[in-house]
Amino acid sequence: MSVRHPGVSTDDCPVREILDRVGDKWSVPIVVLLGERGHRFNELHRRIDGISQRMLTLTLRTLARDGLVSRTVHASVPPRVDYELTELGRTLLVPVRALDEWAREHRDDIRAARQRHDAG
Amino acid sequence: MSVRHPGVSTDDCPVREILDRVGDKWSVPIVVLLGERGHRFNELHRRIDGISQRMLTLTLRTLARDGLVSRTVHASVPPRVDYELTELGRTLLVPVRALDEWAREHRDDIRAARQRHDAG
DNA sequence: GGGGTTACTAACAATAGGTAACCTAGGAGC
DNA sequence: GCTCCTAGGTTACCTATTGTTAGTAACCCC
Repeated sequence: MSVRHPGVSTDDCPVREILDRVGDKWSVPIVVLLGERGHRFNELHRRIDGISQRMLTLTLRTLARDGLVSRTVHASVPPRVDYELTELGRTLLVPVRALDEWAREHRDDIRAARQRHDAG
Repeated sequence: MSVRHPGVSTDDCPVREILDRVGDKWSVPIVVLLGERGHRFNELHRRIDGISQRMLTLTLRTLARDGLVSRTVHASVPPRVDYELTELGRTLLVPVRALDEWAREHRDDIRAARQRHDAG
């Protein structure tokens, strides 16, 4: 814990705080789809390959808690719940898309590096 | 698995692939410090608050496998190992910094939203 | 009463991450 | 000659978190 070399603690590293929220398995796919347009629960469930109902519930709940997603219940029958990005959620879309673009550009580089590594 | 509504599967979502690598607890702090300059093993160990030797080893190993970090062993006594970002690793710094900037700008919004949520 | 919609819970499995002890090799102290 | 120190790990073991499957509830339409 040097003072001259200030280190990276969780407290003074906001990006870690964000990745703790958004770096989980499902937040980014949800945010990306909601960035496209609002979705209903089962609509998300159908479009996100492999997600379980439980994880969709939990992840939407966390995103709503953090003010990134809004949840609107319509008192209709059958019940209907719409999820959308909030203003804050839409701003998050910008760096997420930057990461997405990087990923698309460099996924082959990473795969190649991994193969070189595993072979050599 | 609708065909008309192409969903987000892990296969066609490169950003998920990246977050599976880099969304863990320690990769980003390491990449950020190495973006500053090259570091030796124990230098990283000292500057990253709370990381264990084991996790530092494991994370550096994965980053090296994916071609993001280079590892140079000097055959001296005591041994000396330098870690640096590769060219690929330096390009990753760009979107990571975008996320970092977002995090710094909006951490208060998220904290406020969470408090509102937990209170209400 | 069967089925679609939204959601919750319990029970369980897999993974991530932490702790602590040990290894290597040479040099210093004694 | 023996012990301890250092840098950079490895190994074994344990727990906490994450995620899965499956089952249930409630609601109302047909």
